[in-house]
Amino acid sequence: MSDAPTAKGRATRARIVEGAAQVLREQGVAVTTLDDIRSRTGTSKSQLFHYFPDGKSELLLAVARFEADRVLEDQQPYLGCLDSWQAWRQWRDVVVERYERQGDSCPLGALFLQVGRSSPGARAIVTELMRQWQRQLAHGMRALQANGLVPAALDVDRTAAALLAGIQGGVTIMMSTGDSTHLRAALDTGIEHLRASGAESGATTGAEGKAGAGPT
Amino acid sequence: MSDAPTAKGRATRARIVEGAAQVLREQGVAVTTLDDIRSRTGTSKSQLFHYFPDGKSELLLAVARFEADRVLEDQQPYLGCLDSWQAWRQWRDVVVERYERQGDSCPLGALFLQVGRSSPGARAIVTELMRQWQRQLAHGMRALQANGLVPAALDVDRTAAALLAGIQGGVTIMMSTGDSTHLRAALDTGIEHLRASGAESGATTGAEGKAGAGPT
DNA sequence: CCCAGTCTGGACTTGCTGGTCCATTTTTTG
DNA sequence: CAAAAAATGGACCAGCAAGTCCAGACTGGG
Repeated sequence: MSDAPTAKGRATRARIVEGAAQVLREQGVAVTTLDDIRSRTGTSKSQLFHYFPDGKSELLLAVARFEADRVLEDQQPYLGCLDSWQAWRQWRDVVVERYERQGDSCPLGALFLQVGRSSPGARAIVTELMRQWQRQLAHGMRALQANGLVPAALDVDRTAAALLAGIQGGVTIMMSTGDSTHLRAALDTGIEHLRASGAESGATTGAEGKAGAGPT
Repeated sequence: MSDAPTAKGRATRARIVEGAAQVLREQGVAVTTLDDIRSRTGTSKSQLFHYFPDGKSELLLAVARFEADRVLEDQQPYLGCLDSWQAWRQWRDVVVERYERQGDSCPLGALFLQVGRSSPGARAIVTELMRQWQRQLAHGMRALQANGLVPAALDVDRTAAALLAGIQGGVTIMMSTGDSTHLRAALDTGIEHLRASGAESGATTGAEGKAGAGPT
């Protein structure tokens, strides 16, 4: 991947990717040209093709990877330790805040649409991101189970999948409408479903409601 | 909008839109040219610009409208009368089936990405679609409330928003991964949440579980 | 200091695609 | 039937953006 022989080379390559990511966020993939990226990053055509021999598609793929990495990073450290209701709430806030700030640009989505299903690379990036994301959500739910805040009977994987879908859809809708209502609704309802599942099965403590609102 | 003076004209226009929709589904927006559409629909360049004076963007917008209309139509008649658990289940099946058949192409999403936030028209189409969709879901939930299957205390609008987000996200993820697990999870969890909400508030019958699986 | 490999600059080519234009045919209408 | 309006065919144009190429400038090791 980043087999740049020289430190300078590696730096330039990184500069290109970061700059390209910026431009793509601002203008959208469809209308961004190599010249836009070139001028933004202060590089020449030959450099672009030096570091990305396969041209634009390869560059876009690199940017996609870059963006995909950011997604989970931006949710840390909260996403990493969802073991209390408070932690879930904090994570929720971070997600909402992150995407509201991002506004109506969906770097990864757009990138994926552009590079398209044709490229196995793009698909792999997104698939991997989703898997990791869902895994961390599921992990958090299991932590709740371990703490007795959620009944062990809960189908963690399915619930995590649903929550992830809700987030994705919320972001999608926000991109279209500029309104984050759906994202919030998805997150809140998802977490609420977790809480309610305790009442539903009725097997566990029955005190999750209070315990959740309170301490770690 | 469709102010074509002649019947023949209207037919041609419709043929163009439908053909374009097909091509766009097959190849994706990014790589589809006017010539592709031209050859598919058996029309000439002048016709394209005769019926869509503003060129490609106007044509894409028309296709977006066309696709948006299909979305809700394809869910009928189920989406229209979600007044029993059985109806909800049938609707769920139709949605899953529809999107699984559609596979990894998301006409509207792609179209929207292409025409982009720049165009107020595109945004309006998507926004309107979402509103209608959510409205029908909310309407269905209220019907459940009226039948005493769901407590009146339920925040219908927020729950509908969350469910819609889940669907959108499920479709998005399916597009990327080719797997409909998330879509199913979102739908099932969403409906389950509706059911569980009865137990949660504990105010109503308490028999929804059985009643749901059963009649009507 | 020199040489090999790396990095950089930027002019140039090339293919394609959206869009224009006008001539011709078909349809409508009075 | 004739004239006007609509519909159609397809050649043509212009611009743009991806990709090529080669010359020249660094850099680091011997």
